[in-house]
Amino acid sequence: MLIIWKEMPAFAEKIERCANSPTLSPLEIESIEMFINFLRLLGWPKSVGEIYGLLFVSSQPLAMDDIMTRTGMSLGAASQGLKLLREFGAVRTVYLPGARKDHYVASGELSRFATSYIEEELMPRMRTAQERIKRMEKMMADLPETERQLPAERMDRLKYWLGKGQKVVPWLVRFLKL
Amino acid sequence: MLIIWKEMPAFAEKIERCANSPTLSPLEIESIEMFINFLRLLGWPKSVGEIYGLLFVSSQPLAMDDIMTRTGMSLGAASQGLKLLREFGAVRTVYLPGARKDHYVASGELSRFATSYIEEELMPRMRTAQERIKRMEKMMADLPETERQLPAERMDRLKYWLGKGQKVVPWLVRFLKL
DNA sequence: TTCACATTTCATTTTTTCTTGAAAAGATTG
DNA sequence: CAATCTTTTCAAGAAAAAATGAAATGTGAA
Repeated sequence: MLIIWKEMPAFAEKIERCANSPTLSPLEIESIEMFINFLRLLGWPKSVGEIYGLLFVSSQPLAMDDIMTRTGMSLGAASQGLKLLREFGAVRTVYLPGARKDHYVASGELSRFATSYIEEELMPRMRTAQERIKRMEKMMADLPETERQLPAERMDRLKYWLGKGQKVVPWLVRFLKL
Repeated sequence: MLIIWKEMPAFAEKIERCANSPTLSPLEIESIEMFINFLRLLGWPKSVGEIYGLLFVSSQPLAMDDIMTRTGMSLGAASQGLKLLREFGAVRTVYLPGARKDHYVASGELSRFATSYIEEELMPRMRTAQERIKRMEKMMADLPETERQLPAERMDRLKYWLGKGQKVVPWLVRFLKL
């Protein structure tokens, strides 16, 4: 019995794309899975992990086209993923004489993933938090003693902790960049 | 003109819940927003940030009921969020003579968020990655020299970097726990 | 033990995020 | 500069994640 359900078209598409693409080697699959897992930590979509994982174990530079065919992802996903990876310096284009398409290689500098996460996600939030804390302390000043004490203690701990974080982060970044 | 669209019921529900709940003070809103932003970094849902943010600036222990009413979140979200926060040690129940409901306070130990993230998300992935790398190196041994060299170099960098990460992480955790 | 209240669970709904692919924009060649 | 190939963009669709609330389970008082 053939079951047809409303998601069929998309599913069939995917099957088709995979079917007429060369299969991925076990090595490539291992690499892709590894980077999908790692990059998920940074909140990056699966497709980005797929691209980087494939490039990571590739001995040749790959064109967007190759990436699409091998992984079975769509044009848009490949384009956007490569753009993102390029922006983060995790991937770069290489000059290939006579080639019209852009060709990509994985940059070996893995620290970029960590440092860009720290600098672009963690640090800004810490700064925002510090501004919030200032505002909150002003508001808390108006509260009666009984309502103020406990939250104020927690606030002090948070301030202490944030300060510590801001001190350790630059050190951490330097360490990772070594 | 009254516009009715299919999402109306859920929206109306929310409006209603908010309408018959005491409004949040600016202080509470500031706290909630701060923790929503922080906890998003750890991949935690908004509702968890709401709960912790509210408890953080509360001078009294709050019951699940209070949390639902004040934030306008559902029973299920409150229950699940509290369970999660309890498991991570970010929140604890206090004994309140004569009270039947559980009452919660925010633990001041903010480092728990960071350390649990490191220990439960980052570390396991690093370990998995190291196992993968071992398997990948075996597979790569079979490749011809030309196909092996570049990926092997990247692999070495990854190993180096992972090793560094695993060295710095325990140190970092100790520092944060201080 | 029963009853009333409190909490958890989980199938369903809602929201958010990611992916798709057609169309637009940008390049390159002859 | 027309024709063709490549890449980007973005509206729409699919998938994943989170929230909801009713039912099940747990808990304590009488």
